[in-house]
Amino acid sequence: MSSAVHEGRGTETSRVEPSSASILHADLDAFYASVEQRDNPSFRGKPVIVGGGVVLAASYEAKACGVKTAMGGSAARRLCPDAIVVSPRMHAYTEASKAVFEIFNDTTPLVEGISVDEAFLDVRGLWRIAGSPIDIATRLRARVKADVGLNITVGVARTKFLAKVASGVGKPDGLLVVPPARELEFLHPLPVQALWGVGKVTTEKLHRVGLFTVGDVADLSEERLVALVGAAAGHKLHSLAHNIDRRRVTTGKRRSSMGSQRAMGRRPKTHAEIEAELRGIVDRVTRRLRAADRVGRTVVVRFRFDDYTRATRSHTLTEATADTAPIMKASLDILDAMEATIERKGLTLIGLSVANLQNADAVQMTLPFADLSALDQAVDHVRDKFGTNSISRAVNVGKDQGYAVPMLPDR
DNA sequence: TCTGGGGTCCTAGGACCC
DNA sequence: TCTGGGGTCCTAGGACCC
Repeated sequence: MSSAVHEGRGTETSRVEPSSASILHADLDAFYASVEQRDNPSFRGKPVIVGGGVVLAASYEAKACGVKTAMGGSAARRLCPDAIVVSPRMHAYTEASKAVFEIFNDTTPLVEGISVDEAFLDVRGLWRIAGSPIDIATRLRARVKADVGLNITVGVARTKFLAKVASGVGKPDGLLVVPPARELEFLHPLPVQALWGVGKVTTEKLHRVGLFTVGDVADLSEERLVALVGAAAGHKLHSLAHNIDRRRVTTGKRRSSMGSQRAMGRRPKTHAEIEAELRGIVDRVTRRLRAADRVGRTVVVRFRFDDYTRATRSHTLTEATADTAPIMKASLDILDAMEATIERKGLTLIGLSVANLQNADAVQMTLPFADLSALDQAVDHVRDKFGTNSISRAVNVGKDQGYAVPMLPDR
């Protein structure tokens, strides 16, 4: 158990205070690898790597040898020859994730999932029924351990950003609280990479102008920061470095794209093989769309070549769909148009993602100008499909296209 | 170190509309 | 015939996150 900046009980005040540290960031430790160690007692205490070609997750024993997530598999084996390497068992991880999220949702109604293994929980307003955020976090950790058999680290702070940083610092198997009075003391000595959105490229940019800590970034004017990394990133970095983060914990967000991809190795492939792979991917994605009751308008096909350069090509349909046929056609058209490039450079990965997702019940039809008289047909279509006549405002979608008519069933 | 699979958000240019 | 500003959408690419 790692130490906490502050781990007292109820030392703040017993009232609900807007300024109190009441956002939790809960993050499972080395998630995939921990599930493997949980399910295989012989793996416990040993270095475990999940994933072959690339490291998806490494146990803390493997991390101790220098193995990192996203590292090439051969490099990882060189660093850690004794490591147990296992193939991912996605189903097991999904199950574990569900079980943990049930505990989250049982803790507070305000849960915002970030990925399979982490979430924000807002526990403001739970003092009376559940105690202080520290009490809640302590119980949450114990429950996850007892019920699911996994270690989880929790950061507690006044803002999302600080809570997230705190859980990172508190790993593994820790609880770390940032008291409101000591936020800058905690934040400013951290390296710039601790800022959300600062990866490899931005780190280098910042280092080049002599900025190494969050405090250094805070000393820079917003104008200079914007000039350095662009408008959006500049404003964001400025805010975070000055400890301004007004984002709320929000529930009920839906994803805006859904996709699948497949790495195919360097061996030469025929056009037929590539096409078969893409057809399979289109099938998978459209199936998942339908299962989730979602439809999308933009078809994005992703390519990666032998030299590891990448390209994407997209096509936006006039109407959102989850049907296989139109998405298949758009995908295959894109593949055909890329044929020459694929011949020349060699393909190592192909993927599809459907973006601009909407809920399936928000259907939209596009009527060409010439067919506007066919509005009656559109009404029939809606009535057949949804048993409603409700058609909302028609939108002109372009000179050559006509009007998009969103038809919303009144449910 | 030669490389997975799932995502998000931002930028910038061009087309188009008013 | 020449000309402006504001806005949205589409496309391609890049950075980043887990």
